[in-house]
Formats: sequence, structure tokens, C-alpha cells
Amino acid sequence: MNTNPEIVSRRNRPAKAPLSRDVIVSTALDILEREGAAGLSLRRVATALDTGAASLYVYLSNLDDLHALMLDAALAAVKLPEARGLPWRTRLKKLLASYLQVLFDRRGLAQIALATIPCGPNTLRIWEALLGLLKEGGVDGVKAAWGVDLLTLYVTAIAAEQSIREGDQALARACGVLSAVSAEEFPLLFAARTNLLSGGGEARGAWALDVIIDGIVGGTSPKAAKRRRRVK
Amino acid sequence: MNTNPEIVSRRNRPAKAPLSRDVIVSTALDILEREGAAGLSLRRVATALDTGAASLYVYLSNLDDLHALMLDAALAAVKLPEARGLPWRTRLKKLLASYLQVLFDRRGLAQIALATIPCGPNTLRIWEALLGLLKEGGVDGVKAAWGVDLLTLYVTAIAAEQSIREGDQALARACGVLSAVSAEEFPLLFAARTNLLSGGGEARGAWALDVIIDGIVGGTSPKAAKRRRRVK
DNA sequence: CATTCGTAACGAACATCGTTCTTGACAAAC
DNA sequence: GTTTGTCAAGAACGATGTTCGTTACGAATG
Repeated sequence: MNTNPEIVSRRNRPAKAPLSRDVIVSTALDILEREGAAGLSLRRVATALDTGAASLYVYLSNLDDLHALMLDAALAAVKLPEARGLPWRTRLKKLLASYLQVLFDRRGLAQIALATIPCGPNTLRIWEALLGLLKEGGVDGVKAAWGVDLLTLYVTAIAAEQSIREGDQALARACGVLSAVSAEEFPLLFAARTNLLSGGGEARGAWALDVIIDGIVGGTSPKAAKRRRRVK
Repeated sequence: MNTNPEIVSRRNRPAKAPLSRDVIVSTALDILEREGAAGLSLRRVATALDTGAASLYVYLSNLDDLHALMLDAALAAVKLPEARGLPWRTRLKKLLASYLQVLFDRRGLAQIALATIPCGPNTLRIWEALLGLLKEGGVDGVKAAWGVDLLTLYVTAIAAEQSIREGDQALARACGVLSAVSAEEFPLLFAARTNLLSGGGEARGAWALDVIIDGIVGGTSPKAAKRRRRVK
């Protein structure tokens, strides 16, 4: 990094990589991944780049701006399934699973995503793919448009929830409260208290994905259809 | 530092309501409702109570603590439907709609809820009711437990998304990007661009609720059933 | 009645944070 | 050689959450 002990002028770093939007965004993602959402700040990014916070404002207009850029940059890692052989539904599931995984991998990114309306190039790419898959499944028009919004919101919320439950002590408190539930006052809750806490992030995420796709598509999953044929 | 020699002691406000957890929480909710999530801070609550921020730490251990208390206090307004005459499904929908409305009414509360694991008495009450309704519908065990988590998460996420899109200029940017989408590169997105922005918070929320319930229950919504399958 | 003592309340301070203002330094254009 | 423009940087502003030390009060204790 700063191995140059020479002139102490402000431009004494010829070897130092010049600032740029991409460098800022990628180091911000690095910090986010390594230290979580709480450790991310403009000043933290600036010191990691060996500069001052004010310097970042040449490339960013805002902290929200940085968040949006980070989000879209991360979404570049989402894989769009291209295998035309597979049915649209499994392709949709694959895409959403990849989306979910990307948000899982960078801890805290989901929380940022929830406070940001994403509209970068990668986001558009994903939206387009989602619209295509839904259309293939017979969903289009308003339902498809809202469905895309709902699917991404949903995946983001799941990732955010799991991120929150990771490091905090809030989970511990919740566990405590839950395991101390009175069996007389809340019998159902008492019976379900172990199930409520069961399952890791992956399993729950996968199950939730199935559920939401079933809901959006408006059809039944084969299993559920067979089981509950006569509703109401 | 008290420059006043005489009677102006620190207890010179006999008429002032004494501090308490409830007072703090309710004024915090007031501020949240009136000024949004950005306007809420410990110091802001303290000055509204005509005291210093440090005084609140007698009753709160944390800002997160306050958030959790606020959330649970607000959830007291959620109405649990008791009418046994109605089918469980509409009762479930009513309950979730009430939940959604409560989060809608206090702007910014949903964002707090997303960063908090709620486990106060009112939360437990709602969970118990949800478990009961799902059980009535034939859903229990792990599926019911996870379903409760999913339903509340879902409602919260919907409310949070709408809250965010309210006051920000991020929405304006998203609109701009969306309306400038190239028809060649993203044909589906171009075609759906008006639908993506259509619909108010209420309509979208109601639709989303239907979708998620359909998904959780594993059955079809009556409408969808009629259209796609001719059940019932 | 006098003393003690736990605690509610408070002011001040600390370490951050995002953001802006202003100045400094270099490269290129004239 | 002078000018201009752009990137970088320091200093500072206002605001945040939280902690520390110190009062004032009310009740318990002697």
C-alpha cells in the first residue's frame, strides 16, 4: 500500500491506484462481506482506500448512491439459467435461488437492498429474465409485473431476516421468550416453539421460495393439488 | 454547572409527567408517525419529553430495545378476528390485513420491524392466532410454524417497501430508469414498464396478501381455481 | 428527627457518522 | 509561462448513540 516514505505532498502516491467508482464499490462490498452491515460506512471505505471521506464525493453523490451501486454490482453474480431444456418453473426457481444466494453471501447486503429501489443494469437484466420466465408460465400483464416486484422483494426479505438473526443477540432473547411461553396461555405457540426455531437459513429459504412461486403462479404444486383437491 | 443558586433544582417540574417506559414508547411512536423513520432518534424523543437523552437509559438499555418496544406496542392495535362464523381463510386474511394496516399507518415502523425480531406479548398473541387459523385450515407442524414466520415477514416486507417508496427521490430515479428502458435490449421490461409502477400501496398489498396465503396454504385461490382448473 | 442509600435525572463528553466548504496539487491547454 | 480545470484532501459542522460522573429526591433505616 503506502510504502512510499517520500515527499509528503498530497500527490505522493503515484503507485496508488487512482480512485474510481468501481474501486470504491468493490472495496465497499469487501468491507460489507468481511465486517457486516454495521461496519460499513463512508469513512470506513475511505480509510480502506487510504484517503479521506470527502474524496469519495467526487464519484458518489450520496451514501444511498453507494448502496445502490453496491447492490447492482453484487447482483452481477446472479446467474440467469439458460438451459432451455428445463421447464420454466425450475428455471425460475434456480434464478431466485441464485439471487437468494448472492444476498446470503454478502452479509448485510439484503438490509441495504430493502432500503433501496434497485434499478441498475444488472437489476434490469434480472427483471427481464423474470418476466420472460413468468410469461413462459402463462403469467403476464399486471400479474407478471407485480409478480416480479413481489418475487424480488420476497427473496430480499428472506435474506434480510436471516442476516439479522445471524449475529445479533436479539435472536437469543427471542429464543428465551419463546422457550418460556406459558403452555396455558399460548398452547399452540407452546406446541410449535421448537418448530419455530428449527431449520437453517438454506432450508427455510428454499421452502419459502417454493411457497411464493406457488402463490404467484396461482397454480398448485402437484403435491399440494393432489392433497387438497376440495378446498372450501 | 447549574448556574442557578436557588430553587431551580432538577426537580422543578412537579407538573411534568414522570418518565416511564410507556411514556417513552408512546411519544416515540408519536414522533415516528408524525415525522417518519428518519426523524426518530433517542435525542429527538428525549427533547420531546423535555429531558436529556441520557435519562432514557434508565428505562431502555438500547435503541434496539426501544424499537422492539415500539413495535410490540404498535402491534397491540392488530385486531384478531373472532367471528367463528366466517371461514378460516377470510379470517386469516382479515388478520393479516389488519397487521398490514397497522404497519402502513405508522410510517417507517415496518423498516424498524424488519431489523427487529419481535417477541413481545402482542406479538405472541398474534402468533398464537395465526397458528390457530392455519391449524383450522389443515396446516400444522413445521409447515405452520414456518408459515407464521413467513406470513409476518411477508406483511412486514410489503409495508416496508411501500414506506420506502413514499417519500424518497429514489423512486423518481427508478421511474426515470424504467421509462428509459430500451425496447430492443429489454423488450419484456419495456412492455411491462407501466404495469410495474401501477397500483397503489393498498391494492398491491391486498393482492400480495392473497398470493402469499395461497402459497402457504398450498391450495388455489377461488378465482385462480376457477380459471385454471375448474375446481369447486 | 436525622442519617443513609438506592436510584431517577441530568449535563457533559466521547466516538462516530454523513456531508459540505475550502484549499491544495497536479496535468493539460493556451 | 500562465491559465484553467479536475481530482484529492483536510477541516469543520451538525447530528447520532452511548457512557461517565454527579446531583437531587424519596423512602427506608437508625
